Amino acid sequence: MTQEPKELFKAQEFARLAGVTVRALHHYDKLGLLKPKQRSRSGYRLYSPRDFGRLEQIVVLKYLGMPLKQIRRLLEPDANLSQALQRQQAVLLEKRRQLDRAVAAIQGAQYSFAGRGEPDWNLLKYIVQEMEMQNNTDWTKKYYSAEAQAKVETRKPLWSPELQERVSREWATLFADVESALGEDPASPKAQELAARWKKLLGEFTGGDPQIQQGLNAMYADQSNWPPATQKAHAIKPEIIDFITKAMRAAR
Amino acid sequence: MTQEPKELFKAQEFARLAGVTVRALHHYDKLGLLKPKQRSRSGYRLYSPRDFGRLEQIVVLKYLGMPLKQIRRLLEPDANLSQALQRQQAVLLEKRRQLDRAVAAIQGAQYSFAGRGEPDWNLLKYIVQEMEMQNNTDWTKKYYSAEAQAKVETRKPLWSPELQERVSREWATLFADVESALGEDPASPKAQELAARWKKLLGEFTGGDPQIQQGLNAMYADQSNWPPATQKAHAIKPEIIDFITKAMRAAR
DNA sequence: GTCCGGTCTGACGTTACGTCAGGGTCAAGC
DNA sequence: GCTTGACCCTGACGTAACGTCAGACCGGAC
Repeated sequence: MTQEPKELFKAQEFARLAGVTVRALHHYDKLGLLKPKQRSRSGYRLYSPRDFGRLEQIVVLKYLGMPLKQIRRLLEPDANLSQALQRQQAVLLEKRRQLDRAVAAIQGAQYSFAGRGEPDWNLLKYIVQEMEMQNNTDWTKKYYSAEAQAKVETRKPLWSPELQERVSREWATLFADVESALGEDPASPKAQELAARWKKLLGEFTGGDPQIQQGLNAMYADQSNWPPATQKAHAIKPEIIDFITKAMRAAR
Repeated sequence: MTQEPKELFKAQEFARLAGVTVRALHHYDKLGLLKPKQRSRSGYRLYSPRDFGRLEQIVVLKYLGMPLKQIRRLLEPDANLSQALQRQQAVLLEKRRQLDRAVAAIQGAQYSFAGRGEPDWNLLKYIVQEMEMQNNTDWTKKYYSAEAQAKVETRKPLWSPELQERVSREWATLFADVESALGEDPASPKAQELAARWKKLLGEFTGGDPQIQQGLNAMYADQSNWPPATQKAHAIKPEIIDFITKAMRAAR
């Protein structure tokens, strides 16, 4: 008899030890990611402590959000873990940026009003479009130097609760101010000042200076195209966004 | 003739207008999420401006990370948008917390050494396990008051580049210090001080005070169970973690 | 012998489409 | 009238990481 390892575990026990499910073990087995050391005569999976070490690695890498395919490659003897971790981190950071944008959009729409009543569909749509544009305008990142990139990364403020409340209040007052200035000339200094405040505030949660999409005001102005659910959730008048858009265009 | 809307769009044009793919339109159609106003005799989908409004909503809600099923419910006339947004935000924030933990784990393992050489598997595993435990120990959140929760939320520091560098340096010196103290009694004041530093540093990126898992040192100590890939990526000696674990246990 | 808990192997369900495959449609040019 | 190229249609399979049955076998206890 060759010297057998001290212990072998059946599926359930083994799974509990590592904090995964039996089904996951089946899955990893089928993928060739983790095959049990042996099978019993009746076909039961029997895992060794060495298998446990491998499973632990899988669990850790999975925690870092890596896909199983990549994990399999990383568990090969000649894999470059350091590089993989670095890349994975970049992936995670990008995902987080996207999450931040979504969170900020909701924040903006939800708490922009002092009353904290209904979120505003128009504003939500507007913010999301701004962010998508900013996203697409990220050729800056691709074409500018690494240093510029680093600066961009650093500048990101990441909504603190304090910032959030402050911005929330500022939105509320800004809306009120714009509403009372609706009759003004969009090119007037007063309108320009409002537009500047708007732009600045938008920058607070888009994380960069926003580019204003030109053709949207028509969409916002014509409510007839809105499906019913949208029409209910309206606290901000389209005129407000319309006015601001015009004012910004006037500033060229 | 009844008054027809001014325009009808075929799939591609319509898709381009809204920034989605034709295939997505097919998908939404099949799901009943967005059915074109009409079909041509030959079966072509013909979308109206009103459909465009609906599609815009879909795109916005999708940007916020909502699943299509929920979006469909939200587009019904009696939906509660505000509530849905609030819930969605909670979902996003939770996801972001998870991302943060993963990022921090990589940071910790990757940059813990001054040399920035290889990441350390042991430390990585350790950190991840800490975080999982902290995750499971989140009954605090469930059972404590909302105010306590808010404080927890607020406290989160969110790795700034500066913090990251500082922590990175502190890890490096801490490892060196522990290594030179390996012969000491884990209960000695010196060891205790090291353990305290360790605990504090761990807290920096786990975002809370860590709970030390008792049964791990055996695992860390016995390298024979580690699969080959792991053994390469080792800069930190298991003795270091072993020592710290003992010191912390000695502190009871 | 039987019962209960554990294990096995398929196989379908999930999410939001991407990607063919096979086959009509439409307007333009010859 | 015919071809051509751009577009449209409807399946149907693939993706990631398992969850969730379903049907059948195994192993120890009573």
